[in-house]
Amino acid sequence: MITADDDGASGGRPAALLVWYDRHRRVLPWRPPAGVAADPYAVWLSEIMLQQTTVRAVGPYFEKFMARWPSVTALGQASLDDVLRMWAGLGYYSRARNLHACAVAVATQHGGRFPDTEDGLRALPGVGPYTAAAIAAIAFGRQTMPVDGNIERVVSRLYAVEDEMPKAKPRIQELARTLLGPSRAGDSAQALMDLGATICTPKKPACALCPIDDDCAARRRGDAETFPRKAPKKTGALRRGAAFVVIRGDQVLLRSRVAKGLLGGMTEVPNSDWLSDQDDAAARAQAPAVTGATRWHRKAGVVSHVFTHFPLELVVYTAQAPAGTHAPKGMRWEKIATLAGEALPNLMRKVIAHALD
DNA sequence: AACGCGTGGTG
DNA sequence: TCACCAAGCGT
Repeated sequence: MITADDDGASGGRPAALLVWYDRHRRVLPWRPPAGVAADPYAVWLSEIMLQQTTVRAVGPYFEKFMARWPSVTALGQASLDDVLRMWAGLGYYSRARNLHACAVAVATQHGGRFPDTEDGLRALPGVGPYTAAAIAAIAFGRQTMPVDGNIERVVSRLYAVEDEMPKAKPRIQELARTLLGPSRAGDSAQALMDLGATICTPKKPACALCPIDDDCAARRRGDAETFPRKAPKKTGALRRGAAFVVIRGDQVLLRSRVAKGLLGGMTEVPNSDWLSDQDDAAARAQAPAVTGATRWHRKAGVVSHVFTHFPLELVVYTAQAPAGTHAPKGMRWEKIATLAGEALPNLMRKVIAHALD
């Protein structure tokens, strides 16, 4: 058996990273104790959830999913709606749709076992170059180095890569691979990720605590924080719209969004288009026709929300509908008391909370 | 090859 | 405050 100490005796940055990792590795819900084999299902589930999402946000979702669906086969037997309900609030909902599709594929086409090669994993829905390499290395010990945002940052600093992202990606991938030791590929990758998350942070990196600071070109230059080089990104224009909350006794009127695109497949209250140049009258004119509902009342204030590519402000209207009022075509009544379990994105939770306030 | 795609934390 | 960003992927 090769241990970190053995690697350390041979010297080099890969070994130094593993020595550091064995002492400082984070304890995470999806990470087994040191030396214990990882469960491919747990690795895959966590990697999908962690895409562009913080460890803190993922924690409770990972625990919920593992408790309800302990295996990929169990998850593959769940309905997409149930998966979306459990995913609600975590964002990037195409991940949930692909997660379900992937579980079905693994259960039905691979006998409930994940492919153990990078290429095999890469073919699964929602599994791209990073995730395929991460699962291959962490769950199956394959000699490959996944490159995520953390590792991009660590490597771009270590070598002071001047090229701007994403042009620098191939070079960084190449350099990252040199940090793989002769064994423990998964730990090598996780060491770099932990280093990026705790020491080599985007702002104010703690270089004094870094196990490889002597090797770091950016550290020597004193401008580690300026890596990786990136072009400034443009912020989207504010969009405006209206949301309509119809109350019938202890229920509220809901509908489902189309399966693809923004908040695809998720549940919402009826609402208008969201346009950058739309006045209140135009938005209000898109209220649903609910037979028997009394007049709309505009709630004071607005609900503000920020998506990746644009900020949004919604005006909220409420109306009361008499008992027995029929839901318009494609809509349904749901009890307010059980909304917590619905596939409502946080934007819609804000809207409903504002309406009931 | 850019762009669309959520949400919450941070300096 | 607000721009940035977090274990990216699909198109």
